[in-house]
Amino acid sequence: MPELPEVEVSRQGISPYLCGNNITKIVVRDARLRWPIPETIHQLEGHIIQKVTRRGKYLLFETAIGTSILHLGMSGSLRIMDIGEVVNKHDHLDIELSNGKLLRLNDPRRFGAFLWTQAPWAEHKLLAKLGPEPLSDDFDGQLLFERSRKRSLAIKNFIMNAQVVVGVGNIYANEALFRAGILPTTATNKVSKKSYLKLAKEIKIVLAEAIKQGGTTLKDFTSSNGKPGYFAQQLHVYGREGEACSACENKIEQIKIGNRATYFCSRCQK
DNA sequence: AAAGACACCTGTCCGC
DNA sequence: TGCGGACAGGTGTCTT
Repeated sequence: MPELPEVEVSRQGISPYLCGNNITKIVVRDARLRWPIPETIHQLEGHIIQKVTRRGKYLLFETAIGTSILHLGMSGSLRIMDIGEVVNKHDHLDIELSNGKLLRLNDPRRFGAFLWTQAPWAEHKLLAKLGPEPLSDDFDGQLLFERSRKRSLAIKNFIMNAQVVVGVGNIYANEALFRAGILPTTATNKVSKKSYLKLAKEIKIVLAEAIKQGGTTLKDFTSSNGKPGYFAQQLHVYGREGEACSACENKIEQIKIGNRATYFCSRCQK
Protein backbone atom coordinates (compact mmCIF):
# COMPACT_ATOMS: atom_id res chain seq x y z
CA MET A 1 0.00 0.00 0.00
CA PRO A 2 2.27 2.73 1.15
CA GLU A 3 5.20 4.31 -0.57
CA LEU A 4 7.24 7.10 0.94
CA PRO A 5 4.54 9.79 0.70
CA GLU A 6 1.95 7.63 2.43
CA VAL A 7 4.41 6.71 5.17
CA GLU A 8 5.36 10.36 5.63
CA VAL A 9 1.70 11.41 5.77
CA SER A 10 1.16 8.73 8.42
CA ARG A 11 4.17 9.99 10.36
CA GLN A 12 2.93 13.54 10.33
CA GLY A 13 -0.51 12.40 11.41
CA ILE A 14 0.55 10.27 14.36
CA SER A 15 3.56 12.23 15.59
CA PRO A 16 1.63 14.81 17.66
CA TYR A 17 -0.19 12.03 19.54
CA LEU A 18 2.94 10.03 20.27
CA CYS A 19 5.69 12.51 21.01
CA GLY A 20 6.27 13.17 24.67
CA ASN A 21 3.84 10.46 25.75
CA ASN A 22 4.55 7.36 27.76
CA ILE A 23 3.94 3.93 26.26
CA THR A 24 1.64 2.49 28.90
CA LYS A 25 0.98 -0.83 27.20
CA ILE A 26 1.70 -2.70 23.98
CA VAL A 27 -1.03 -5.11 22.91
CA VAL A 28 0.00 -7.74 20.38
CA ARG A 29 -3.04 -9.59 19.03
CA ASP A 30 -1.16 -11.33 16.26
CA ALA A 31 2.62 -11.38 16.30
CA ARG A 32 2.87 -13.10 12.91
CA LEU A 33 3.97 -10.20 10.76
CA ARG A 34 6.77 -10.52 8.24
CA TRP A 35 8.96 -11.33 11.20
CA PRO A 36 7.38 -12.24 14.51
CA ILE A 37 6.94 -9.27 16.81
CA PRO A 38 9.55 -10.03 19.50
CA GLU A 39 8.45 -10.82 23.04
CA THR A 40 10.96 -8.24 24.23
CA ILE A 41 8.88 -5.48 22.67
CA HIS A 42 7.20 -5.07 26.06
CA GLN A 43 10.45 -3.64 27.42
CA LEU A 44 9.40 -0.40 25.74
CA GLU A 45 6.43 -0.10 28.09
CA GLY A 46 6.95 2.67 30.59
CA HIS A 47 9.16 4.68 28.26
CA ILE A 48 8.46 7.97 26.58
CA ILE A 49 8.39 8.32 22.80
CA GLN A 50 10.79 11.17 22.25
CA LYS A 51 10.63 11.40 18.52
CA VAL A 52 8.83 9.88 15.52
CA THR A 53 11.04 9.85 12.46
CA ARG A 54 11.11 8.13 9.10
CA ARG A 55 13.85 6.44 7.10
CA GLY A 56 12.67 5.36 3.66
CA LYS A 57 9.40 3.56 4.31
CA TYR A 58 10.31 2.71 7.89
CA LEU A 59 8.82 4.61 10.81
CA LEU A 60 11.01 4.97 13.88
CA PHE A 61 9.80 5.62 17.41
CA GLU A 62 12.70 6.69 19.57
CA THR A 63 12.78 6.11 23.32
CA ALA A 64 15.53 6.34 25.90
CA ILE A 65 16.19 2.59 25.77
CA GLY A 66 15.90 1.95 22.05
CA THR A 67 14.07 2.56 18.81
CA SER A 68 11.09 0.68 17.47
CA ILE A 69 11.00 0.04 13.74
CA LEU A 70 7.61 -0.11 12.03
CA HIS A 71 7.02 -1.00 8.39
CA LEU A 72 3.61 -1.08 6.73
CA GLY A 73 4.43 -3.60 4.01
CA MET A 74 1.88 -3.71 1.21
CA SER A 75 -1.32 -3.43 3.18
CA GLY A 76 -0.55 -1.86 6.54
CA SER A 77 -2.17 1.27 7.88
CA LEU A 78 -2.11 3.19 11.16
CA ARG A 79 -4.88 4.89 13.07
CA ILE A 80 -4.97 6.99 16.19
CA MET A 81 -7.90 5.91 18.35
CA ASP A 82 -9.16 6.16 21.90
CA ILE A 83 -8.24 3.33 24.23
CA GLY A 84 -11.10 0.84 24.29
CA GLU A 85 -12.38 1.29 20.74
CA VAL A 86 -13.78 -1.73 18.94
CA VAL A 87 -11.18 -4.07 17.48
CA ASN A 88 -11.58 -5.06 13.84
CA LYS A 89 -10.19 -7.84 11.73
CA HIS A 90 -6.44 -7.53 11.10
CA ASP A 91 -5.91 -5.07 13.97
CA HIS A 92 -2.72 -6.81 15.02
CA LEU A 93 -1.09 -4.27 17.29
CA ASP A 94 -1.92 -1.42 19.67
CA ILE A 95 0.50 0.95 21.32
CA GLU A 96 -1.37 2.51 24.22
CA LEU A 97 -0.30 5.92 25.41
CA SER A 98 -0.47 7.94 28.61
CA ASN A 99 -2.72 10.51 26.90
CA GLY A 100 -5.57 7.99 26.58
CA LYS A 101 -4.95 7.42 22.88
CA LEU A 102 -3.56 4.42 21.10
CA LEU A 103 -1.80 3.77 17.82
CA ARG A 104 -3.37 0.81 16.02
CA LEU A 105 -1.81 -1.17 13.19
CA ASN A 106 -4.12 -2.91 10.75
CA ASP A 107 -2.41 -5.10 8.17
CA PRO A 108 -4.43 -7.72 6.23
CA ARG A 109 -1.52 -9.27 4.38
CA ARG A 110 0.89 -9.14 7.33
CA PHE A 111 3.86 -8.08 5.22
CA GLY A 112 4.50 -5.32 7.71
CA ALA A 113 6.93 -5.46 10.60
CA PHE A 114 7.30 -4.22 14.16
CA LEU A 115 10.76 -4.64 15.66
CA TRP A 116 13.04 -2.71 17.93
CA THR A 117 16.71 -2.19 18.50
CA GLN A 118 18.81 -0.97 21.40
CA ALA A 119 21.67 0.02 19.14
CA PRO A 120 21.53 3.23 17.08
CA TRP A 121 18.80 2.55 14.53
CA ALA A 122 21.00 3.35 11.56
CA GLU A 123 23.04 0.26 12.39
CA HIS A 124 20.07 -2.08 12.27
CA LYS A 125 20.32 -4.73 9.59
CA LEU A 126 17.22 -3.50 7.76
CA LEU A 127 18.40 0.11 7.71
CA ALA A 128 22.17 -0.04 7.46
CA LYS A 129 22.42 -0.37 3.68
CA LEU A 130 19.69 2.02 2.63
CA GLY A 131 20.42 4.64 0.01
CA PRO A 132 19.83 8.38 0.47
CA GLU A 133 16.52 10.03 1.23
CA PRO A 134 15.08 11.25 -2.08
CA LEU A 135 13.98 14.59 -0.66
CA SER A 136 17.36 15.37 0.86
CA ASP A 137 20.32 17.07 -0.77
CA ASP A 138 22.18 13.77 -0.56
CA PHE A 139 20.13 12.59 -3.50
CA ASP A 140 20.56 14.02 -6.98
CA GLY A 141 21.01 13.12 -10.62
CA GLN A 142 24.76 13.04 -10.33
CA LEU A 143 24.49 10.21 -7.80
CA LEU A 144 22.10 8.27 -10.02
CA PHE A 145 24.38 8.76 -13.00
CA GLU A 146 27.48 7.58 -11.16
CA ARG A 147 25.82 4.56 -9.65
CA SER A 148 24.27 3.53 -12.97
CA ARG A 149 27.42 3.31 -15.07
CA LYS A 150 28.47 -0.25 -14.39
CA ARG A 151 24.98 -1.66 -14.43
CA SER A 152 22.45 -2.47 -17.11
CA LEU A 153 19.17 -3.33 -15.43
CA ALA A 154 15.93 -1.60 -16.40
CA ILE A 155 15.96 1.93 -15.01
CA LYS A 156 12.63 1.36 -13.30
CA ASN A 157 14.09 -1.44 -11.21
CA PHE A 158 17.13 0.72 -10.52
CA ILE A 159 15.18 3.59 -8.97
CA MET A 160 12.98 1.17 -7.03
CA ASN A 161 16.06 -0.34 -5.38
CA ALA A 162 16.26 0.97 -1.81
CA GLN A 163 20.04 0.73 -1.87
CA VAL A 164 20.08 3.29 -4.67
CA VAL A 165 17.44 5.61 -3.25
CA VAL A 166 14.77 4.88 -0.65
CA GLY A 167 11.05 5.38 -0.87
CA VAL A 168 10.35 5.10 -4.59
CA GLY A 169 7.74 2.37 -5.04
CA ASN A 170 5.81 1.19 -8.05
CA ILE A 171 3.42 4.12 -8.39
CA TYR A 172 5.98 6.89 -8.10
CA ALA A 173 8.60 5.09 -10.18
CA ASN A 174 6.12 4.98 -13.06
CA GLU A 175 5.12 8.61 -12.57
CA ALA A 176 8.66 9.96 -12.23
CA LEU A 177 9.79 8.16 -15.40
CA PHE A 178 6.85 9.57 -17.31
CA ARG A 179 7.58 13.08 -16.09
CA ALA A 180 11.24 12.68 -17.00
CA GLY A 181 10.41 11.30 -20.46
CA ILE A 182 12.32 8.05 -19.95
CA LEU A 183 11.10 4.60 -20.99
CA PRO A 184 11.01 2.35 -17.91
CA THR A 185 12.75 -0.48 -19.78
CA THR A 186 15.84 1.53 -20.69
CA ALA A 187 19.08 0.01 -19.40
CA THR A 188 20.68 2.12 -16.67
CA ASN A 189 23.94 2.57 -18.58
CA LYS A 190 22.09 3.82 -21.67
CA VAL A 191 20.51 6.77 -19.90
CA SER A 192 22.28 10.10 -20.32
CA LYS A 193 23.49 12.25 -17.49
CA LYS A 194 21.06 14.93 -18.53
CA SER A 195 18.19 12.46 -18.22
CA TYR A 196 19.35 11.41 -14.76
CA LEU A 197 19.41 15.02 -13.64
CA LYS A 198 15.86 15.43 -14.89
CA LEU A 199 14.77 12.13 -13.33
CA ALA A 200 16.12 13.00 -9.88
CA LYS A 201 14.29 16.33 -10.01
CA GLU A 202 11.05 14.67 -11.03
CA ILE A 203 11.34 12.08 -8.27
CA LYS A 204 11.64 14.90 -5.76
CA ILE A 205 8.76 16.82 -7.27
CA VAL A 206 6.36 13.89 -7.48
CA LEU A 207 7.09 12.69 -3.94
CA ALA A 208 6.86 16.16 -2.42
CA GLU A 209 3.63 16.89 -4.25
CA ALA A 210 2.11 13.57 -3.17
CA ILE A 211 2.95 14.30 0.47
CA LYS A 212 1.29 17.67 0.13
CA GLN A 213 -1.84 16.01 -1.24
CA GLY A 214 -2.00 13.51 1.62
CA GLY A 215 -0.65 10.58 -0.42
CA THR A 216 -2.27 8.40 -3.03
CA THR A 217 -5.44 6.52 -2.22
CA LEU A 218 -6.12 3.79 -4.76
CA LYS A 219 -8.27 1.39 -2.82
CA ASP A 220 -8.13 1.90 0.86
CA PHE A 221 -5.20 4.00 1.99
CA THR A 222 -6.27 6.41 4.68
CA SER A 223 -4.05 8.48 6.86
CA SER A 224 -4.12 8.15 10.62
CA ASN A 225 -7.27 10.26 10.89
CA GLY A 226 -9.13 8.09 8.39
CA LYS A 227 -8.99 10.53 5.48
CA PRO A 228 -7.90 9.42 2.01
CA GLY A 229 -5.09 11.02 0.01
CA TYR A 230 -5.85 12.98 -3.12
CA PHE A 231 -2.80 12.44 -5.26
CA ALA A 232 -4.47 9.68 -7.32
CA GLN A 233 -6.10 12.41 -9.38
CA GLN A 234 -2.70 13.53 -10.52
CA LEU A 235 -1.33 10.20 -11.67
CA HIS A 236 -0.44 10.46 -15.34
CA VAL A 237 0.25 6.83 -16.16
CA TYR A 238 -0.14 4.51 -13.17
CA GLY A 239 -3.26 2.39 -13.58
CA ARG A 240 -4.20 4.18 -16.80
CA GLU A 241 -3.64 1.48 -19.40
CA GLY A 242 -5.53 2.28 -22.60
CA GLU A 243 -6.34 5.83 -21.57
CA ALA A 244 -5.14 8.84 -23.53
CA CYS A 245 -1.81 10.31 -22.46
CA SER A 246 -2.37 13.63 -20.73
CA ALA A 247 0.37 15.21 -22.86
CA CYS A 248 -0.06 13.75 -26.34
CA GLU A 249 -3.28 11.69 -26.47
CA ASN A 250 -1.35 8.55 -27.33
CA LYS A 251 -2.62 5.43 -25.56
CA ILE A 252 -0.93 4.53 -22.28
CA GLU A 253 0.59 1.08 -22.50
CA GLN A 254 1.13 -1.51 -19.80
CA ILE A 255 3.87 -4.11 -19.55
CA LYS A 256 5.51 -6.12 -16.78
CA ILE A 257 8.98 -5.38 -15.51
CA GLY A 258 10.13 -7.80 -12.86
CA ASN A 259 6.54 -8.89 -12.45
CA ARG A 260 5.41 -5.37 -11.51
CA ALA A 261 2.87 -3.49 -13.59
CA THR A 262 4.61 -0.78 -15.59
CA TYR A 263 2.81 2.02 -17.41
CA PHE A 264 4.17 4.44 -19.96
CA CYS A 265 3.52 6.55 -23.04
CA SER A 266 5.69 5.35 -25.91
CA ARG A 267 5.47 8.75 -27.57
CA CYS A 268 6.48 10.88 -24.59
CA GLN A 269 9.03 8.46 -23.15
CA LYS A 270 12.18 7.51 -25.07
C1' DA B 1 28.75 -8.75 -7.60
C1' DA B 2 24.57 -8.24 -10.17
C1' DA B 3 20.02 -9.49 -11.71
C1' DG B 4 16.05 -12.06 -11.62
C1' DA B 5 12.83 -15.28 -9.43
C1' DC B 6 10.54 -16.42 -5.36
C1' DA B 7 8.43 -16.07 -1.02
C1' DC B 8 5.46 -14.17 2.43
C1' DC B 9 -0.44 -13.40 3.00
C1' DT B 10 -5.18 -11.82 2.36
C1' DG B 11 -8.71 -9.52 -0.21
C1' DT B 12 -10.74 -8.19 -4.48
C1' DC B 13 -11.95 -8.37 -9.07
C1' DC B 14 -12.81 -10.55 -13.49
C1' DG B 15 -14.17 -14.17 -16.61
C1' DC B 16 -16.57 -18.34 -17.09
C1' DT C 1 -24.03 -17.21 -7.34
C1' DG C 2 -19.80 -19.79 -7.20
C1' DC C 3 -15.17 -20.92 -8.45
C1' DG C 4 -10.48 -20.38 -10.15
C1' DG C 5 -6.97 -17.45 -11.24
C1' DA C 6 -4.65 -13.14 -11.62
C1' DC C 7 -3.34 -9.28 -9.27
C1' DA C 8 -2.21 -5.62 -5.50
C1' DG C 9 1.04 0.22 -2.92
C1' DG C 10 7.15 -4.08 -0.50
C1' DT C 11 11.39 -6.20 0.15
C1' DG C 12 14.50 -9.85 2.14
C1' DT C 13 16.44 -14.11 0.54
C1' DC C 14 17.66 -17.50 -2.58
C1' DT C 15 19.34 -18.92 -7.34
C1' DT C 16 21.55 -18.16 -11.34
